[in-house]
Amino acid sequence: MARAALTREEVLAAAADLVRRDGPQSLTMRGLAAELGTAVTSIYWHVGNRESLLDALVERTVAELGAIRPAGRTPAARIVSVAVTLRRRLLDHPHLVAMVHERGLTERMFLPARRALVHEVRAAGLRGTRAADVVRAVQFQVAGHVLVERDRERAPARHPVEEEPWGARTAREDPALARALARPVAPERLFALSVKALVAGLLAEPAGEGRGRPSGPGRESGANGVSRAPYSH
Amino acid sequence: MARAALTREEVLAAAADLVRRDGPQSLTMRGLAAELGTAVTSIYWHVGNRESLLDALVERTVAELGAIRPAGRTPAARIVSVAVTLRRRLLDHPHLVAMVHERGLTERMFLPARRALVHEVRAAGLRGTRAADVVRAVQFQVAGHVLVERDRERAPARHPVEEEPWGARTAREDPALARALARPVAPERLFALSVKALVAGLLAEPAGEGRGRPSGPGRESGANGVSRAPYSH
DNA sequence: ACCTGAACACCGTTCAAGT
DNA sequence: ACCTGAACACCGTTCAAGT
Repeated sequence: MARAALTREEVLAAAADLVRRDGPQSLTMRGLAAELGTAVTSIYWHVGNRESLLDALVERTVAELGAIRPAGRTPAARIVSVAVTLRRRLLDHPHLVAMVHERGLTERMFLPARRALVHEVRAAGLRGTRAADVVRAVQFQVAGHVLVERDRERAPARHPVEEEPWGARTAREDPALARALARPVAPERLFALSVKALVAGLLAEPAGEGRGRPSGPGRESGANGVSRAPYSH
Repeated sequence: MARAALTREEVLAAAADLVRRDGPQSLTMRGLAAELGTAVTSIYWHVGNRESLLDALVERTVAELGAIRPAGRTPAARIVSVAVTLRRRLLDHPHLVAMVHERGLTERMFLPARRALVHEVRAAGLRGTRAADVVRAVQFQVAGHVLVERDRERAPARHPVEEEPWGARTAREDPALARALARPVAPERLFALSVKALVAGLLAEPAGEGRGRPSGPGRESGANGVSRAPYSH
């Protein structure tokens, strides 16, 4: 009673289905075999092992994400839009984020946005190392935010951060601040706000950081490079 | 040949040792029992199950981290210093980061820095919602960066991001940029640069984002709020 | 070339039984 | 109150054997 010939594609598709439904941690070789109606060992012949099966899944899902097109008038706005869109796309595939993280493949998350970022950063007038820094800073920002968000929704209010020790004093001095910190985070708003600030800061600063000379206007004022004037105006 | 009475403390200490040595994923109940010279089932009596054992370990490790003291002259510099120090502390306990993430306890990572951040953000002149936004943006930035870094070092150059498709054109137009992107990331430098830019951007912008009026000087210039003048000078 | 069942070496957890 | 061994229901992977 042998079933129709099992293919690698079939295995990957079934695995993707299972992951989409219940997440990667629930994908077992035995369960997958049951789903496919084959012996567990057949799967090994087609995909090697669980590790490389998940690798293949990551690759396939990233490819499906597609490239990201910037929107907006200024380069800064367009960079922000790429970040916002990439975040949305990644959160639409929460299991991809988990898989990518568990398997040390964060780079893969960056892929859909990289080309657009490189283009926009150059459009903003940045070159060389400085341009690369901005590309990477934005990539890390998006990936980091998505990881933290994923992680938080995994544990919906486990410990409601009970009885903050600093709460009493802050509540007295700035009740609005205390109340705001007690409220749950609104991730979308926090991300938009953060990425705008980051991009504004990145485009404003020479970002020299010791090595090489700043490629910007080259002013030396400011305590330690933290508060400088915006770039190009 | 019963050993001396087993205590919960003893179990936690041995578990912490194992985690410190080989990471949380290598902590098995059976292995822990072997280390302690007891039956597996004894451990269950003291800590319930693996889940709550790891919970307790997280709590204990976070407590050991201790509070973070800001350094620097300006509020911005002090906020940056808190971020830099928290990152260092967390990276010194890589397994804590992994555990916290796997178990949806990211909030816990923020704890050592929260008090200092609240204080410094207020010293920078921010109040209410705006102050809370900055505190959280910095926390997310640190946690996100640490998660991404951890993830990357887990897979040391797995796929060297082979043959970037955008590579050819970028290499022609801006070889220095292409070279910079081909180089491995220097995480410490990237983090310092990012957090400085983020803080500069956050302190510069009213960060209104639709709800309520901006509490800053309230200028309305700039394309979409991305490039505004720095705060307070 | 592709599929199979049996077996190995693990897991976390429960439970009835001991003292 | 604390500890125990046996057992249950899982894992991923290997291997010799089939066609």
